[in-house]
Amino acid sequence: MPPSQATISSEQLAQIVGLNSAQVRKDLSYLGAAGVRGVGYGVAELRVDLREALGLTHGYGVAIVGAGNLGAALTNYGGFEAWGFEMSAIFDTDSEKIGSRIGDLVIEDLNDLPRIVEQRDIAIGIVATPASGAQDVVNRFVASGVRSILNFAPSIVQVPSDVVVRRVDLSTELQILTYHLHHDEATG
Amino acid sequence: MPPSQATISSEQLAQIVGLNSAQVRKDLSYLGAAGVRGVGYGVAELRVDLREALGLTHGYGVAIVGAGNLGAALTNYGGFEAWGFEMSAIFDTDSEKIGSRIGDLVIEDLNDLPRIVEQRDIAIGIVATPASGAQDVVNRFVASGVRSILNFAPSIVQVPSDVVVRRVDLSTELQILTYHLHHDEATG
DNA sequence: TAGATTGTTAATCGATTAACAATC
DNA sequence: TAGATTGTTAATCGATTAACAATC
Repeated sequence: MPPSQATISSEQLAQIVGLNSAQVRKDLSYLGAAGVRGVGYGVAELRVDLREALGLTHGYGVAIVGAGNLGAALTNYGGFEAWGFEMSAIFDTDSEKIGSRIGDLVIEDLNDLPRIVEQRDIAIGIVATPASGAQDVVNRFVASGVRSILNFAPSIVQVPSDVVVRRVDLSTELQILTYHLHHDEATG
Repeated sequence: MPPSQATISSEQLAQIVGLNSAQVRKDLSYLGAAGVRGVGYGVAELRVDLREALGLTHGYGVAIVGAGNLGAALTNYGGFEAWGFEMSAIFDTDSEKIGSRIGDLVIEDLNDLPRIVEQRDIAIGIVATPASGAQDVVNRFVASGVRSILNFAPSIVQVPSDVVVRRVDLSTELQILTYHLHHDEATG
């Protein structure tokens, strides 16, 4: 007896992700995933539809500026490829570093950013410099045509309205944790 | 003429943070900040009240496990002190690393975690190891009494219900950026 | 056909905003 | 006192959930 196609219901999905089943159906419906009434969602199709919706099939090129500890950590992080990203370049301004390797990448001169962004079709820029250099790096990314930027530097940067910047703020993450410390102290 | 005490209105605050003035007043009222009708909020008081509410006066001790690039980046990050945190220890299991320095800290043996957590009153643990080691590190933190954990490893960890874990997921950050890439492509 | 589960509409809930009496 | 702005209530808005006809 051949295995029947594996399916999963909105109720089961809701259990797994901790949501209401109506919410699951609404969201899946919104992104065009096709369920079957009385049966559920085909796991294989769902997987394809979700990967498509999340853009995991795209293979966006990513460039990092700043070849310090953080830049090295991001380059060696691995795991990005599974989500459809390709670490394509890392830049620095320090002539001592330029030319040496981090993982598979050779550290390149920040002045070569525009050319390399174009040649390697880089869509996402990561700022891994100290705060003092962040705005300059962002300006260079923007001038090179990069419109999606992830900023690890602890500073707010200005960009045109068609450019998206996300900031990973480590101090904020710690502060959110301390909310719970407060709260637990008060009640415990 | 002595300067009058500096004040700021909820409308001005709303402009700065990009919210509605009613929202600002409600939030400030909730956390007990005292405004003056017809005048506004005293800047000095507000600063004190906010620092208090955010717990910036606490000086929580922070320990990092994992003395790789990421651990080093976090240790050297600076900036944490301004928000009331103190980087108190960094641990690793690699005997080659133990005893050497990163910034002001000496890398210590992970086996000494329980003693050092107690002695230095560490409230927050940071996991900066590969995914494979994350659960073990979290278990050690929990066993040592740490109840607030920030996890940089790309893995989900299990903890008792009285322990709070926040995960900084770099792949997710990149994926959120790609949403805009999709969207812009579709409309532009 | 009977049972199950989707897709979607209507009802509910909560969060944001407008409005205004209190009052400096 | 007149003008300004808070603190809070009521109105609005949007998001979540319940309910159910459609249908496999």
